[in-house]
Amino acid sequence: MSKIISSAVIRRMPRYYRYLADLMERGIERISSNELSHIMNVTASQIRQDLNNFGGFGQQGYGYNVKELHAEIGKILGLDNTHNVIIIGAGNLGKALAGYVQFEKRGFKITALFDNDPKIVGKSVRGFTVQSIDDLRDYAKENKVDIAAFTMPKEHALKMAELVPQLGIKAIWNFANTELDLPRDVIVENVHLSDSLMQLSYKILNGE
Amino acid sequence: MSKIISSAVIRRMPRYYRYLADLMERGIERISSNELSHIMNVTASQIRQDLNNFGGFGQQGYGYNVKELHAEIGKILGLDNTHNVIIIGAGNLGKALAGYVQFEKRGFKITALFDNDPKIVGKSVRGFTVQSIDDLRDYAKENKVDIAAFTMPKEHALKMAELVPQLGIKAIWNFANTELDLPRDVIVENVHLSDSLMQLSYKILNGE
DNA sequence: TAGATTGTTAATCGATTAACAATC
DNA sequence: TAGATTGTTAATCGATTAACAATC
Repeated sequence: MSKIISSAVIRRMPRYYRYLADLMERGIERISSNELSHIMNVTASQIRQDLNNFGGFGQQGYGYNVKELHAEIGKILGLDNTHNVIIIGAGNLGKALAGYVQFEKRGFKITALFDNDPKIVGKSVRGFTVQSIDDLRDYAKENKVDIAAFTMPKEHALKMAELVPQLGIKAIWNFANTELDLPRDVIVENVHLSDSLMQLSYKILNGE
Repeated sequence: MSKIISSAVIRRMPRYYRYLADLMERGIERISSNELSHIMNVTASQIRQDLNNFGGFGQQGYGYNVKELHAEIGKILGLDNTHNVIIIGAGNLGKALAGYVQFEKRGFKITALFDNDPKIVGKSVRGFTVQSIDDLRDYAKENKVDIAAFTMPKEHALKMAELVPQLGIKAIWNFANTELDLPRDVIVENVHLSDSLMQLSYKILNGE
């Protein structure tokens, strides 16, 4: 029913959310698309077009209420829902994710960490006892898991991409340096750090 | 002189690079844009257009030599240069970056870690002794630094965004959850993990 | 040579920007 | 009310896809 929103628009929404949170912190109550466009270095037209994909959040002659718009974008992004997140791979990256207080604030709740290394299993990370990957199947039966973060090496990621969907987990946040072959109803968001680094390298070579 | 390549194209280059590396590993010597398009789930036309921004790397009737094309893309991305990388913020994320062997393979050499926490300074991470942020100025005078990875919290990142350019460091790989206000000749590549997580949340809510 | 596949031009599609009537 | 600023339509710009002549 609802019209499909282009991914270009979706990619910009978290950025709006971030700037609006910043304005809130600074005690700013209202902002026009024109003012915001200067701060964010985009066109006012794009801001209005983007927002009007989801509804008319502004008011003629006034602009947008910062707090209200922030809340609306939060809703659009689904941040009013709670997401239970498990982390598969309790190395430094897994530990780093487990430690982000910010995530919890936005409804992403880390509920368990898993690893396949016997030297790591049983250790405590941020109050969590790292569980064996062999116990994942049972864990998933007894607990609601919304998102699995893949913070393990490529080879294990490929294996886990087979197992995890079978356990009813429908979303993967993938940090492994490979693309995953997944059933169509499983949602994946990739964070390819080495891609990012290569893009930086290109920019250095060619000057932005 | 050289025509400006759109960022959409640049974003795709590391992905090509990744797939070509994979094909090489599997011992595949040649590939047509059509075959590659099936593997990568893009159009053959786009592949040819993208590559021809940089030159004609293929051969009519034959396709592309995998190894050759891989090397060419590496050159385009500047991976044949060595980049000295320092990490500012030796928390879990900083440690995780310091530990990626892959980066070194592509010419990104971690050369030092810095932190402002006296409890962390002096500790050893992957063979590096974590240095005090107070020593960064001297370090930068005596050593070539191509990239500074920002793996510290937002507030420190804002402060460092002032200092780092003064030290002659021209590129920042930013993981802090904020945008940095930098001189125009300083190049920045942002990795906003929380943006990525919000996009995943949106996809979960709206089904891809 | 005949077949395959590129490099490149032309056509289409989608995203961004501009403009302005509606309205607070 | 007059001024400001949105929501939305129309115009432009750029990116993607299609088509095909060139050529290995």
